[in-house]
Amino acid sequence: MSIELRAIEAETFQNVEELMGLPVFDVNMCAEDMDKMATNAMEASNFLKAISHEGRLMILCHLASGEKSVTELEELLSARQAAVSQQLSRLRLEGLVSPRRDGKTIYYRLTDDRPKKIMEVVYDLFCLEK
Amino acid sequence: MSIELRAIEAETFQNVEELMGLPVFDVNMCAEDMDKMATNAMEASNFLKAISHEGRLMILCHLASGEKSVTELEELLSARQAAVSQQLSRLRLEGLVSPRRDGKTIYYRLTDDRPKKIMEVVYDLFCLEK
DNA sequence: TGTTTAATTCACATATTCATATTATGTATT
DNA sequence: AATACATAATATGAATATGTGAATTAAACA
Repeated sequence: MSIELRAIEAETFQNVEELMGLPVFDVNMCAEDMDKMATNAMEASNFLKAISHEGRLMILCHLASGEKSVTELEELLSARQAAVSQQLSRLRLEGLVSPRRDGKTIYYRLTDDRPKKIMEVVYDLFCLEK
Repeated sequence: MSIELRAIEAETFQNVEELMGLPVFDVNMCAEDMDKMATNAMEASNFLKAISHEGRLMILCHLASGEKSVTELEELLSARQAAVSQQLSRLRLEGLVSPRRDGKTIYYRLTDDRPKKIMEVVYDLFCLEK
């Protein structure tokens, strides 16, 4: 059976899923839009690599409820300052968090809601459905 | 300022976001539910590590439109057979894809819709919003 | 200025990931 | 059974990621 034939079957199956209210990829996606995915795959995988670290994931999670200082994160994660700082620097380079200096301490916050969007799903998958 | 005080401020800010219709973490999440996140952080980060690889991401993307054989994936990704097989084995161990043998060829499909749920967001973030 | 606290950066050791090559296994065909 | 083909499993080395402790920068304050 050709790839194309089964792709059509799959699309039909996706419509069924859609009728059932299950989450699906956009039906139109895996045709020409697949190119976009391929083009952006590296960028997307870099983003995912950035958040696929237990410590960094928890940092983002804690920052989701508001900005925190490095010391606070240090306590929240029970990790050494150097380690936390290095993970923050990785997230900073990736543009996911932004620092704000107030006197001696530096506060970090989420730069935008991209991490939140992913973490909502992650929380849904790993903290509720079980 | 204590962590607790700013947490309350942050929660208020989240409510504003919610009113504006922006996606937010569940307001109740970052209290006792934070524990769940910490407990499941390793599992979640393992999952994210599994999908945060350009090749594996594309495999999952292609499988989202229906099952494919290893040879088909080999062509779709323009990758060597050994490489595709190894990435499939990683995804298999992680439980994200399942094999089905039909004669000589083996077809792979997504085990459940967890990858889809994440990829919908990833697609949204990296293929539309720009 | 000297000291203290907060955070970053560096250098190193260890661990993990990845690509490639090689070998093994299962299935169909003859 | 013997062969060919598709896929899987294993081994190796290179590259990358991670945590640790020491050195460094920056701000506050006596």
